[in-house]
Amino acid sequence: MLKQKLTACLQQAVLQAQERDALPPAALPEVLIEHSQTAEHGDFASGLPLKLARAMKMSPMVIAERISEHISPPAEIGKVLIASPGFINFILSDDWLSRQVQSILDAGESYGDIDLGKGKRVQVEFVSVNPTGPLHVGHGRGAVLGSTLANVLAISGFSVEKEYYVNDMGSQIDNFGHSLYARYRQCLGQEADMPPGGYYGHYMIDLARETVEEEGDRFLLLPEQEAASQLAEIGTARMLEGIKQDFVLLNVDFDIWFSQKSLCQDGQYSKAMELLQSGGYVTEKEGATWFESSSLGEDKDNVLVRSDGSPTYFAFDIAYHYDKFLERKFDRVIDIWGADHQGHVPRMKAMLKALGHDPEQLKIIIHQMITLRRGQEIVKASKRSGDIVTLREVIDEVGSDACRFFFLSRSADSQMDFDIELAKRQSADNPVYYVQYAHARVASIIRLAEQRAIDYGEGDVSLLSTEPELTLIRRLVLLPEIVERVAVTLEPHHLPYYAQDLATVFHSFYKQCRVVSEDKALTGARLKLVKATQITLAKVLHLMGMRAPDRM
RNA sequence: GCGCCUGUAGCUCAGCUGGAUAGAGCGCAGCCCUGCGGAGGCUGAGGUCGCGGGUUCAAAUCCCGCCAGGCGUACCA
Repeated sequence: MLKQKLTACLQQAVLQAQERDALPPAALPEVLIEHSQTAEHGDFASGLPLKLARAMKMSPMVIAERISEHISPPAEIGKVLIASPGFINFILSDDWLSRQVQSILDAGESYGDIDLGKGKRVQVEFVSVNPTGPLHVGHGRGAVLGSTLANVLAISGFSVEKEYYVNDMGSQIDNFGHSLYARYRQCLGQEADMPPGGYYGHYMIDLARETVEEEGDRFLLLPEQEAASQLAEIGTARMLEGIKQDFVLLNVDFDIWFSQKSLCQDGQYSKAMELLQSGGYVTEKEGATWFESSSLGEDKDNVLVRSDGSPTYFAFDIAYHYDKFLERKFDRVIDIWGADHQGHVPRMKAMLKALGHDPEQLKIIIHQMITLRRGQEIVKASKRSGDIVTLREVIDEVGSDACRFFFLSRSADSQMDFDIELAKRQSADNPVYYVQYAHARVASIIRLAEQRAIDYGEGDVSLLSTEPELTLIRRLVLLPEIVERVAVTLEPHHLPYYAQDLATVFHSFYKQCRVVSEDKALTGARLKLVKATQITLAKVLHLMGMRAPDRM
């Protein structure tokens, strides 16, 4: 990429200046190139002379001057300037910029694709909520993060698989089954107590009623344990169905729905446990079986098998990750969790070491919680309490695109306030419409050109030379860099910011530059620019899992 | 108590490996419709970057301490 070229170019210039005694000998610090903050500082900047000043015992401005005298910039650069107190600024050449428009058109939908992953296999596992209730907004955040990340990694040269881990067994499923059984009996007019810590959400009552409608009262004839077990199966299937519908609405899809039960049936559980055993990481104490994670740097050990003989969730998680790394052999695994699971990270890393894998291959992204509000009133979003705001409700109210854009707009690290009232009220002014509107405008210009049968295939991009045109191109050429940044940092929140910035620059261009005009040559050139804008805008929107509408 | 995350404009948030006058959206005060979509453009007001030290030519950014908020700290998942 260009930044690397400039780094090399600066290093070369310093060495050459030193050979010719224009600069004293001194070790070269890391050469950093960054985007200039304002247009007057050019496109790229380096503060290298400031870093060299001390070692060279010269003023940064003089150093900057000497370096610039010995510099031979790459073809993309039109001008090299020095600025006080000691910066070297690079300005892209107009000619190179305008030619990029043609490159974007030639690349078409593949514009922005980069070759970072070299075909490495990466798995993104996200949401993976127990199928014991509907998804709430927090889960939506994970879903949007995960699917967007997967989109970006896929165009960055990785082979990506998206997975949802279904907890279809264990104590919470039992609890769910007994809760449903109680509601089921109540629905049939019987007295029944909810189990302690049961699922009190109103949806359970609905679920019980539906079950009665579809299955009748046949579960009353079974022993409670058996009835609860069967109801759990029916109920979780139903919940999972609802979750899948939410994902359809939110434009999220998974390649694999991985069943926890299958870890027992297919042997991964026993294989993983044997592996830990043979590694000497397993001990018995207090009647339970423990994973000695403290020997791997964690501050405490963790239970694998309870004293009643049942394996913990953690034991299954080990088996699951055993499967990911040792059976399916992913090069890299990304798990996306809500902040309430953040305490599990150390033991996951410890477990990976015990399985003989580099913990670095597992990246766990923790996203902070969403505080729900209706105006001033805080709404507690807990699946086990009665009062929940479901993801479905929010999608219905503000729409999938706005929902996705909003969730993506904050870095995963920061907790966010979601005011449902505000989201509804502002929906017409939501930034998502601003970006989509830019795309619709672009589309309408192209429609007009088609109606007038204007063929701009031979448009001469070198005619693009005014400030609004070049500013727009400068934004367009940023896309690959944004993609790379998201793929490397795994922080998709840069996408909506870029999209908004691009839309702003386009709207401004649109205001200042008439595209379809009497001037045929200029019309051809500008139509190419508009088309390139459409390609870029559509690409970012699609990466975010949003629509790129031609009309609104 | 300990661990993770956060504290930047009235509100919601960006700020890339430390860099040149700290940015955006919303809100607020104005201005702009003889042409391609006004769901738009332009201008302005608004900031002790939680507080206090330190490192550096240079700190919102790195280090230490403190304050405030969220989450976690299960033989739940």
